[in-house]
Parts: sequence; structure tokens; C-alpha cells
Amino acid sequence: MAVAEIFRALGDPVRLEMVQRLSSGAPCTISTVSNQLGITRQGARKHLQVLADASIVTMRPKGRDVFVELDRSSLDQAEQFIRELERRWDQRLTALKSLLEDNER
Amino acid sequence: MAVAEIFRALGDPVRLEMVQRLSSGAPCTISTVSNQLGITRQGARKHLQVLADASIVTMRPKGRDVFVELDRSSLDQAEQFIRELERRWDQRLTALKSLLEDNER
DNA sequence: TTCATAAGCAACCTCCAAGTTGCATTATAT
DNA sequence: ATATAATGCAACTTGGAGGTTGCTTATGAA
Repeated sequence: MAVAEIFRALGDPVRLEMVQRLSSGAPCTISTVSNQLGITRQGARKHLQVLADASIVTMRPKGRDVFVELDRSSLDQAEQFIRELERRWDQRLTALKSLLEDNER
Repeated sequence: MAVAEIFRALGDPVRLEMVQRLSSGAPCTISTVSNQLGITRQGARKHLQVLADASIVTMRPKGRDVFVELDRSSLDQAEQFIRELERRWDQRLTALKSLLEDNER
């Protein structure tokens, strides 16, 4: 289940903070990210790799730097997944409800 | 960040499977869940506790059994969070685009 | 009443993830 | 040309997560 990887990547406070900052701010380098969060560059790098593996983020090297940028597609995927869950759940509830109404007759 | 807990809970293949089954099927007991997934009851119980802590699932004891049921609210919360991320990101991109157009003049 | 079934509690094992430090490498600015 | 800044790679430590087994408790059915 690929979507589990996306949720897993988002399920860490540090990475979620990264994603939030990236959603508002401009694309920035790995060092910038690590400075903002107050953790080691290597630590930040690992987190960013997790996000990249889940396609939540893309990293393009440019000269000496590596620029990190948000990628909408997996966010979309996660959103769609949740909506589908909710759809099924609602469907079940309404089915249950109409069943009860039938029994009242 | 409470939403991180929700994502974390969803970020495990076993738990995601649980949630999917619960979204389609009827509320069922802990033993039923563990049987469906082929893991120990105690193993399943731990996973369900994680889901319950994230308010993705509610567990109500009834006599000898404990019935597990999906709870829409945190799913909603997660969905809203992602939408907000996407909104901000899109906003940034359009702002960037109009900036470029201005420079062309 | 007796037996089987659903669950709780606790201890335990194993492995991975988060984070660090240290060193090597490459590119930029002076 | 040289120093500095950004990164990569590797090894290491540690806490917690996923999963199990064993035993006890309580409820429902025969």
C-alpha cells in the first residue's frame, strides 16, 4: 500500500513542520531547512529523504546546493484516499439507517 | 501537532488495512479484527489502541466483547489539513506566476 | 455449574528510525 | 589559488514500535 508510506512520512512532527514551511515558503536548500528546525543537517537530510521517497517532496541539485520543493501529487493521493474512506463509511451508515426504517414498518 | 498523531496512526500498513475494513464492514470485536489480519489478538489490540488514541476509532465494551467502530472526525481533520497545505501551495505558485508576468512588461 | 470464549495485563524480544559525530568531496566567492 | 560553505557517505547510539507468549479475569452458553 503506497499510501501508507505517504501517511507514514507525514506522521512525524518534524517532517510535518517541514512540509508546512515548504507549503508557504519558497523552495530552499537542505541547510536552510535544517537551520530553521534546529536539527543537524544530516538529521534534516534523512527526514527529507523520507519525504522524497514518498514523493511528497522533490530535491533538485543545483550547483553546490540541493533545492527542496513540495510536490502536490502525493498530497492529492492521500486526500483522495481519505475521501474514499469517508465515502464508504457514510454509505454504510445510510444503508444501516434505511435498514432500520424498513424494519419499523 | 495533533494531526501528526493521526497521520502516524494511518502510516502503518496493518492499521491502514484495519481502517479500510472498518470503513466498509460492520463494527466488529477485537478478536474478529485480529483473525481477519492474521496477527495475535494482543498485537491487534495494540494497533487498535494507537488508532483509538488518534480518535480514528472508538472502542465500546459490551458485555464480554469490545466493539470497534470508525470515527469520522479525525479523518475529516486529516483531510482538512491536507487541503489547507494544498491551498497554500497553489497560492504560492500563482503568486509566483503573476510575479513573473509582471516582470515581462 | 461448568466450560469455553473475549479480553486485560505484563514481560520480553528484535529491529528500525531518529539523531548524532566525523571525515571526504565538490563548488563558490575572494 | 585558497578558504569557505553545502553536501554526501558511513558508523554509532538509543528509544520506542511491532509483535509475541504466558497467565489471569470475567462473561456467556450448555
